[in-house]
Amino acid sequence: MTEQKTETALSSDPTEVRRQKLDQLRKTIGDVYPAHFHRTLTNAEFAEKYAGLEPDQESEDIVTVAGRVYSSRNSGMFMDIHDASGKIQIFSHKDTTPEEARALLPMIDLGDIIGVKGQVRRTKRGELTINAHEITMLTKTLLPMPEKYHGLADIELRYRKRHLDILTNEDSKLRFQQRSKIVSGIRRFMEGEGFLEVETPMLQTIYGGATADPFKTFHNTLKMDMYLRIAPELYLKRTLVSGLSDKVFEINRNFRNEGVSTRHNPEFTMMECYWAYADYEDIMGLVERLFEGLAVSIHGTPDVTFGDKQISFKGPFKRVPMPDAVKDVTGIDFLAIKTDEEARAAAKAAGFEVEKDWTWGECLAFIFEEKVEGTLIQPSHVTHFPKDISPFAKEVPGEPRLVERFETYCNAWEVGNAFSELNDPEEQRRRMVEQLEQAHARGEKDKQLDDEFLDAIDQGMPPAGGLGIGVDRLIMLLTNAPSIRDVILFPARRNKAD
RNA sequence: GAGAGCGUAGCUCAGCCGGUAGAGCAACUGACUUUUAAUCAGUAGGUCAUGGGUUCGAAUCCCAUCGCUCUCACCA
Repeated sequence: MTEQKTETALSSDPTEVRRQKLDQLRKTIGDVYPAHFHRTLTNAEFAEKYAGLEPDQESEDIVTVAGRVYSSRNSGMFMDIHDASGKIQIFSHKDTTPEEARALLPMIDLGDIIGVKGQVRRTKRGELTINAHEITMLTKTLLPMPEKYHGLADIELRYRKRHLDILTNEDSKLRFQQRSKIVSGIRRFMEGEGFLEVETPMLQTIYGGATADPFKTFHNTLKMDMYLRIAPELYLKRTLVSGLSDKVFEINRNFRNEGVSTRHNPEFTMMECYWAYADYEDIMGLVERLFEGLAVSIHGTPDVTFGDKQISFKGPFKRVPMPDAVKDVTGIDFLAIKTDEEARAAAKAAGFEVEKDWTWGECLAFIFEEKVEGTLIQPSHVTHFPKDISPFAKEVPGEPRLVERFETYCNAWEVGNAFSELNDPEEQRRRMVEQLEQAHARGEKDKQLDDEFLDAIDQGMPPAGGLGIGVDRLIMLLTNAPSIRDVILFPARRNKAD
């Protein structure tokens, strides 16, 4: 005997057998990917509409639904089909389903997308079900579904083949639905506060507004280097100068050519806003209203579980000046230290390794990051940052080494950064030139002074509070996601040939 | 960039003090037919990430490469 297959025998290779079934279907029913099919309700609408149907009861109603086949029992007599909203059980029995429809059953594989028209009932066991009268093949699949019980567990495949992850992992699906809800919630909140959404360049000729390595590209027709933005800050401030609105915001991607980690993706979503005639304390209130409102909208309460921690987004958040926080933890009173040299000596005496050229402010910020940041689990505003590391913030009156800046920390992560925005044109120019010199000293030779921005500030920017929110991290906190890759649909990966 | 760990069937995982590859799900053939991770019997499916090395013999030990994960560094 040869190993040749007979006419009817199908291959046991899962993808090959699907191709064979597809060929057979093309011969018997024609169009396997029909363009027109309309359901009368979604699976969730179906479940809601017939929630009152008692077990072992039938409805007179005939409905049309559609979905992907997730489960098949008793040789296809029972099938579960899922659409994005939920699942429905389909029943095909010789007493209720015409021969023509049942003939399709052997051709249906797990993962195929079908449409079903039939009568509504609830089974004796309480499962809402449709007695199929017509079954329509809407999409024949060529690849098998991942294992039905465990779903797709391989972390690499979950990121590379996100469609399979969401198709089989309910928690992943929910998380991305929540992401969408959070982003639109931010937008609604900001609009409700009177902010106008604007869009500023992501492709920039001069990058600025933050300290980070950019992605560099080239515009062929203009014949010039361009950069993907590391921050929208300078353009949003130019918008504020314009008087288009006293309150502007933008939700969009920033790109930073730096390390990748569970909290860093090279492209990430930032919400940045500027509020004229407000200051950084007004912004603190804005952050608190935003965070608390989002937590409540997702969880129904400001109290959120993250891993083994309980986090309360109930405002107002704890507020602590950075020098006080450092003093509390290490005993070092930076406000009493006068010079950079003394600051380095004090840090060294406390066991910190400091660089020779560090300033007072750099020492303070370093010790804060080493000793305090990790303790900030509950949402907290850390205020009074050193001026040397804050080129866009106004001085604290009477304390020229500190600025009106705060960062909001939660679960030891920076999730927000805000200032009373510097609008003194001469001071702004001085600080940006200083930053530029430092950048060049570090070998960052692409960094340029943004004269168009400075020119706009010369025109007069109203006093304003500004804020940046790391949207992905906020979503992680609100959806209990341990990695930023769990909240970004298609996180950055190395290329890999399949 | 550094360190640690992982990579076995389409999917979820065993096997790893060296002796030539296993289960469940999915698939196929059939049985059964009001099931709920349906059940029962049978069949097929693997260059054990890739390339070298040690050995009579390597999924297993060693080296390199690729990919991933975690930690650290970088990231105001």
